Amino acid sequence: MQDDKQPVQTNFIRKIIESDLDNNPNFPEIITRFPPEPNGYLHIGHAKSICLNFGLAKEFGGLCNLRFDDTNPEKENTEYVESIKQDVKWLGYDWEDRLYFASDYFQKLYDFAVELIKHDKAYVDGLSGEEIHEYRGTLTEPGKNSPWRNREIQENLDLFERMRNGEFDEGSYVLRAKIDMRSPNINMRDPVLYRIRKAAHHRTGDKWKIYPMYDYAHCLSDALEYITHSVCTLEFEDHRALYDWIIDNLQTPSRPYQYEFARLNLDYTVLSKRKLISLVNEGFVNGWDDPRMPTISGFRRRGFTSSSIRKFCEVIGVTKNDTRIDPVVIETVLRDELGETTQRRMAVLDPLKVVIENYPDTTEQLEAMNHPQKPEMGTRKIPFSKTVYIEKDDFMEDAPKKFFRLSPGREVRLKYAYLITCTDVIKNDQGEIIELRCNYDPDSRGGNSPDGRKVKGTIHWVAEDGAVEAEVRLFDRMFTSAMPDKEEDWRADFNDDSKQINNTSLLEPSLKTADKAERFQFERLGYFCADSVDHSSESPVFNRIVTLRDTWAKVSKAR
RNA sequence: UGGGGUGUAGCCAAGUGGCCUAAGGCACCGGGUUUUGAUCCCGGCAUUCCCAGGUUCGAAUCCUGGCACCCCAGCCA
Repeated sequence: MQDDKQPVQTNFIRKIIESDLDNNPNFPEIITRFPPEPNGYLHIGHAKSICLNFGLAKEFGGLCNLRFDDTNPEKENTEYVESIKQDVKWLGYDWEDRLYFASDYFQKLYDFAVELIKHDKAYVDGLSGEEIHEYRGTLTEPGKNSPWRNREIQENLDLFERMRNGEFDEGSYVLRAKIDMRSPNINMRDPVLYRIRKAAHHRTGDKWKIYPMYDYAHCLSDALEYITHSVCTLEFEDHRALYDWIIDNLQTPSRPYQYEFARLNLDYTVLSKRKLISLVNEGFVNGWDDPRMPTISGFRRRGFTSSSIRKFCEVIGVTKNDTRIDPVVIETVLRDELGETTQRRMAVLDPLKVVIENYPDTTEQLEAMNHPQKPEMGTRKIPFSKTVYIEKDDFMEDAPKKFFRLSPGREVRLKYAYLITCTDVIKNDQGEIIELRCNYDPDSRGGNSPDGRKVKGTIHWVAEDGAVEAEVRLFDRMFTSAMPDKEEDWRADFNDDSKQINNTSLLEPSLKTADKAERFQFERLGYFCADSVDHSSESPVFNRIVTLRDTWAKVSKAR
């Protein structure tokens, strides 16, 4: 990574690490981990965690592992594993040879459980799921002990082994920690450690009939990997007591500690895996990488850079506050970067024919800068001819004085070409404007005003000669309300106009050779990216990543 | 009503008893430059830190008491 050298804002986790290091000269190498469950695609919320964990490790000269928390075979599969690896890599992070799976630890975890049983810290319960729920008590009432809580150690050992051997049906037995059924923290009321599942696991197949629960597997996996700082989201705060209990009651190779930060909430979208899955399965979007999706693969397909996502994660900060971020924040970060790095091109999305009556029947080549502030990015030739196309929006028959684009009798600059004045408006039988007639000033080649006269408007255009027809996909926010997930029927707020396919676009000839995933700024329109899947030079397909900031649109809407 | 958290501008967020009559970013509002109504530049934007008391020469920072919001009762993670 060559970017990310902006001054970093500190956060409380960074400070905890600094103080750990300051207070203990023998503090081990900092090791963090990113621990997704492979049960879906990664989204922008995961990016925050990835940047935090890998970023912290890098900053303190330590390591960050990629660990799949694959303890629930029914929800997980290798497609998800592969997509997650691809996404983390794309974000610019490297776990080197430290790719781990909780399922790699199943035997060790089993041995630890036997230890707990031997120390009378765990027991096999025969209560049904429903009974366990009843015995647990409520938020305000204590639970009560299971009748099996005082089973003999030897019997527990025997039963647990037989659970593993597949002798019992799912749901008939569980292994529970023996802690305190009256604890005000519900997680400490004899939590289930192991359950019987006869499903095939994506990595261990049908070898195991019992699977560890998250709370049990996670802390021990951390300890086995010598994780120093186990960073997770706020909803696990209540689980920390259990995390510590398990580690403290076993002889583990290391002593990790858990810290929690607030997860990301983005307005106008949803970030829960369940909802994202249903958007895909119910056909609201065209898959996990639909450019409207807040998934990493969606952002990538849309044309976002990984550095903009990293920068975004830095900018929003890490705290314990419940926050919602407006999507304009990530768009601003992206624009800042693309404005610097991207070459300019001309394209007309909604063309209006313009015939320049006093221009000869020839085609000439004009020179255009690839970046207005960076001459070192070079120039290119664009053809100009008697017939050109401009944006329909750039013409108004009865224009207010603040409208300084084209209108009858007014003069504008065709960028890099000539000054033109509209002389006539041609309409069809329905009264729609279908063509404009203009005159040009032959002395204004390149767009310069020969006598220094003020020309307020400069518009983009594409000449008929050499124009490339393209499909351009325009995207908008996926939901019409900022917090769709607050409503019970969140699907009702899905933005049906979130995707528009435009087949009328005309591009300047140089865009014919654009590569898949190549990004440009289309002058005055925004940043666009050749679609990484559907684009080809025979049938170009561009996605609009984000518009330019548009003060005029804001002003005209306000009136 | 039990437990765990959080409250600094429209949105994020520094700040941990005196260089704070509270950084920075986004948004917003002016003004300038401009062959993108873009970019860039300049200026504005919390006498106040959830509220109320208290301690102190001095409080966003300490104490007490409220209030609001978030999370937890899966054999999910």
